[in-house]
Amino acid sequence: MSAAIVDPATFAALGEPSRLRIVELLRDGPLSVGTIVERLGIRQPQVSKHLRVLAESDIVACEVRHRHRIYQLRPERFDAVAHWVESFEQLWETRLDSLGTLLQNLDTERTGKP
Amino acid sequence: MSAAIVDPATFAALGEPSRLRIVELLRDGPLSVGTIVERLGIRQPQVSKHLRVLAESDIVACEVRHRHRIYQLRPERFDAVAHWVESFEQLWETRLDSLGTLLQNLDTERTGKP
DNA sequence: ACCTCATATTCCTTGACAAGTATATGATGC
DNA sequence: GCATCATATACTTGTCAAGGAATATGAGGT
Repeated sequence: MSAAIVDPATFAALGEPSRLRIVELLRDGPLSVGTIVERLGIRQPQVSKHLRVLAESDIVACEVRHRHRIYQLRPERFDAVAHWVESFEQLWETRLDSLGTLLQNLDTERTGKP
Repeated sequence: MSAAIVDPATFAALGEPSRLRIVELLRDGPLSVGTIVERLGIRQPQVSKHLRVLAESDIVACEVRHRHRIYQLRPERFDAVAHWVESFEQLWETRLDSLGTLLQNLDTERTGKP
C-alpha cells in the first residue's frame, strides 16, 4: 500500500477553471444543471459538457429527478486524491534531514515569463 | 477557513500523464533531469519543459548542484491540495443521509469511449 | 580559450479542447 | 399528439499545449 495511484485524468478534469468552479459549487450540495448555469454565468451547453467530463472521471454522478438532472460529487475520487496526497506528506517528515540541507532557503527566483 | 482554494493550474499541471509520472518519481527524493530522462524514457527536452511547468506551478523547486540541476517537490502545494480535499471530505459524513439514498448503487455505466 | 557535459530554449507541426451557435432528445403537462 | 421546459449533442472555429528535432546556454575541466 505504498504507491497510491491517481488517474491523471482526474487532475486534468479539475484543471479546467470552469470545472473546478463547478466542483466547488457542488461541495455545498447537489445541484441541477440549470442552477449551475445561473450561479456561474456560463452557458448551458458548456456546463453540460463540463459535467460530462466530470462524470466520465467519476468525480460527479447524475441522478434524474423529475424533470431535472441533479449532479452530485462522488466521494471515491476525493478519497483517492486524499490518499495520494498523504503518500507524499508522510515523506516530508521522514526525510526532513535525510539529504541534509539540500533545499534550505529555496527562494529560487523562478523562470521569468515575458 | 471554510473555503480552501486551489489554483486550477496546480491540477492542470498534474493532469498531464508524463508530469504526474515525474512527480511520483520525485516522491522518493530529489533527482536530476538526466536521471528523470533515463528513468521515464522521455526525451530530455520534454522533461525540461514539463519540469518548467511544474516549477511555474510551484510544485517543484530547482537547485543547481555542481553541474546538475536537482529538482525536488515542494510541500506547500501538496498541503494546499490536502486541505482542499479535506474541505470536501468533512461534508460526506455531515450529509450522509441528507438527501436520502440519492446515490446508492451508482454503477452508472459511463459513456463508452472508443 | 576550447571542449564537453547537462540542461534549457526555439521553431514547427499536430492534436486536443473549450466556447459559440444551433439543434436534438426526452420527459411532462395540456 | 403537441408544446414546453430542461438538458444533451453536433458542428464549427480558434487557441493552446505537447512532441519532435535542432540549437542555444552555461558551468567545469583541461
